Amino acid sequence: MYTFSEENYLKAIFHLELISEKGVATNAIAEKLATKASSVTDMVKKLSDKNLIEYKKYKGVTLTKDGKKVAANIVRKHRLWEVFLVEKLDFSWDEVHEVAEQLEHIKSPKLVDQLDIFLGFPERDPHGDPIPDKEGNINFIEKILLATLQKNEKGICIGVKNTSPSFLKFLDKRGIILGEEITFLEKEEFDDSLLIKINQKEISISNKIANNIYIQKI
Amino acid sequence: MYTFSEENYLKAIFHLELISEKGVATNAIAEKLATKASSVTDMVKKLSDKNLIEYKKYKGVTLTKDGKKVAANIVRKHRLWEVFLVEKLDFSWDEVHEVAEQLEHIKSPKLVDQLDIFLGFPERDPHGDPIPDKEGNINFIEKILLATLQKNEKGICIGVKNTSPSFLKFLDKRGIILGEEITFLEKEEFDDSLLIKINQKEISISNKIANNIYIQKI
DNA sequence: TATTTTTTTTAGTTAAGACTAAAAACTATA
DNA sequence: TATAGTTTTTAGTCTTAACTAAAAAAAATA
Repeated sequence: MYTFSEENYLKAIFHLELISEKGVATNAIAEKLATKASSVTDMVKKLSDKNLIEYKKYKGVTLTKDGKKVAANIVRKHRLWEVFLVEKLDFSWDEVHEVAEQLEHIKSPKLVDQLDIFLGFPERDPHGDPIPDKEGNINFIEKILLATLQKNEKGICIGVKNTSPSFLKFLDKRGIILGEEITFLEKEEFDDSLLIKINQKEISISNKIANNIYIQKI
Repeated sequence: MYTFSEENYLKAIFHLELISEKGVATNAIAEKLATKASSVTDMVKKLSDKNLIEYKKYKGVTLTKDGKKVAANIVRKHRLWEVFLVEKLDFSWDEVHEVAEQLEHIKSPKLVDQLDIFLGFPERDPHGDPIPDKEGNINFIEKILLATLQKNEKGICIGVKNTSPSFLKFLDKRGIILGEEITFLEKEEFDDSLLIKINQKEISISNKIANNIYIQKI
């Protein structure tokens, strides 16, 4: 079994690997975990000794098969707990992350399996992110930013890029909900804001907002 | 907020205070937490500095009002999670303790409140132990050992003294379930074993078993 | 009461995981 | 390619929470 800290490092590397093709840089990990590069170097050696990551000095790190499995399992737990909090305990989607950060470290395979059953095998968390299966496989689906839609194209709102509580609260207020169909109607040239239709209503959103909402084209 | 370790000490002292009228001894805490007396002395100083316990050298410790509140809240979380595991995730009562030991340290007042609501404000955990309320008050009820019942007396099975998985599994196997009515029929003088009636069936249990089952007389 | 035994505390280590400051290695630019 | 700038690593500290061994205090017994 792994420590709280080891698990957080593995998870951070897991997320960073998805966006950086080559090895994950020490500094990138440090920034993600709000720690210092020197601390990262220490931990990275430790994880390498345990064959959870591939590490060559100055070359960044990549997860091994084992490391990937451990990390995916933590992400799986995190997202399942988020679903639980929203669906069963009436949390809103901007409140769940912090608590899930703690719950993801609970060690009990049976707990995860039973939670999965209890929740009805959800495929996505409340922010639209896919939940890895027991083997750590993730079912990625093609997603694009709302801002890149062309006039009169439609899509389903399937996730958010920025997951900060303030942004999520803002979306709630504007009625932008996961799973809803969005139609791109008009772009205002002056400020690049967008006119969209969602849930029968036409609303205007800024370009910045549109660059933080993921859409699956339909 | 308190560390994992601090919380475990407070919880241990809380439980020990219930059975020892005077201050809780260093050695008793050490035994409960499977650690050494010297480690306990260290931590006890720390908790005393934080005004969670009253500590005078060589005199044992007692929880302060604050310490009691923190400890009761951990016990509350532990027992609520046990109910959750049994009622919602199909755990058996001998499997829940280990997982609840982890879950009790999750920090989120909202989580506890919502869990309590979700579970329908349970008053007891799966072993029959009372769940403290938000303020840390515990609703103790008079309980006696099954072994102390007199011939033809009846009682409700409300808890167990020994909570080891093997004992709990044994009870399951013999059909001894919390909340069932038990009638004491006969005592076998030869080995002090008891003949009891539970759920329409007459079964014989050893004196040792009868000394580990709590009854509420009716 | 004096002595022995038990309990508790003190003093000094250890390991994990963080830190700072300085050195070393890579990368980019003149 | 030499140099400047950035990134990463090393070396040495710190804190938390454990440990062992020895000293001190309290309790038990002769």
